[in-house]
Amino acid sequence: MNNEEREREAGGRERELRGVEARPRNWLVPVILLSLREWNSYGYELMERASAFGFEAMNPGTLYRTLRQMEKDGIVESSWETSRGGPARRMYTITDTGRAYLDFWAKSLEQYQHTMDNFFRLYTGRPLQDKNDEESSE
Amino acid sequence: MNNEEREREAGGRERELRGVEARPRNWLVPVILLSLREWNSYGYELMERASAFGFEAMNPGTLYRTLRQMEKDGIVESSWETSRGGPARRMYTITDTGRAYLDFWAKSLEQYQHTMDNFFRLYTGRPLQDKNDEESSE
DNA sequence: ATAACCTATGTGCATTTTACATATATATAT
DNA sequence: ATATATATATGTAAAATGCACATAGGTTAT
Repeated sequence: MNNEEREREAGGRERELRGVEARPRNWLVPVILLSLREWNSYGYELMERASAFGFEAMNPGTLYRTLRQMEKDGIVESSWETSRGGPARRMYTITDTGRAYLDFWAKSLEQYQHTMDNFFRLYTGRPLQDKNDEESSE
Repeated sequence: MNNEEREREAGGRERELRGVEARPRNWLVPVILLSLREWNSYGYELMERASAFGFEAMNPGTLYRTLRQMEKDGIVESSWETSRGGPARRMYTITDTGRAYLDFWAKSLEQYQHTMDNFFRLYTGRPLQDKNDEESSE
């Protein structure tokens, strides 16, 4: 094996840079839970509310699929509402498990905010104590 | 209690609840860039540094593959270091594109922090935007 | 009436991201 | 020689995401 030759494998650079959007994983789930904790709602309405949390150009499929999965997970419940004009709506309610889940999420989010604070502290140039600097910049 | 019974009760959820960890997508990329901006480094060392940012039980494969992808994207460069004892290290350096990318990430992250602030404002019970409310008890 | 449109929910599929297991190679200690 | 620590990498599957498309009830204009 020749290690130095493998260095050439790194060609083909300058692709399009991938998504630089800072958005947490499963961010949609806590946003839906938070909305449902305020009042019961349905997909089409929740979609509009979610746009306030970074889902401005949300695809309906994503939301509806997420809602069905959340019901399977037991954090929301649903029932059809047909008592009014227009297409039937699947009305969602948050469960006790869902409230606990939301609380857990909030704690995790709080923790993560501290991690991001660390990131910014390093980014803006105020180092938290660490090992020796190779450039020895005084 | 009977866990199985409770799961049936919850509407037939077959799966565990999905990750409740608050962590943005591609979080590893800016963390690596930030580390490399301080000093050049290599995978094995970067893995240890990344643990301070929520990657405590990181799988090596994830990191190394991310690094190679980052090089393809042109935000880092690498070369083998064989001048010392032990296995060869692929030393990474941040590029100018990488610095710009990091700056862009930081801006996005800042924006995201505001979104999370909104989330917490709703979560803790205080209203989001002003819709002529004056019960803001501070 | 019917066509066009808005509301409302949903599936299919490909891509991207992530997780986990496994493989390879070099040096050092025993 | 074998075990261990260091160091990098691939193979595969699961999960998350994005985009396109499908279905259907009701309202409005023609």
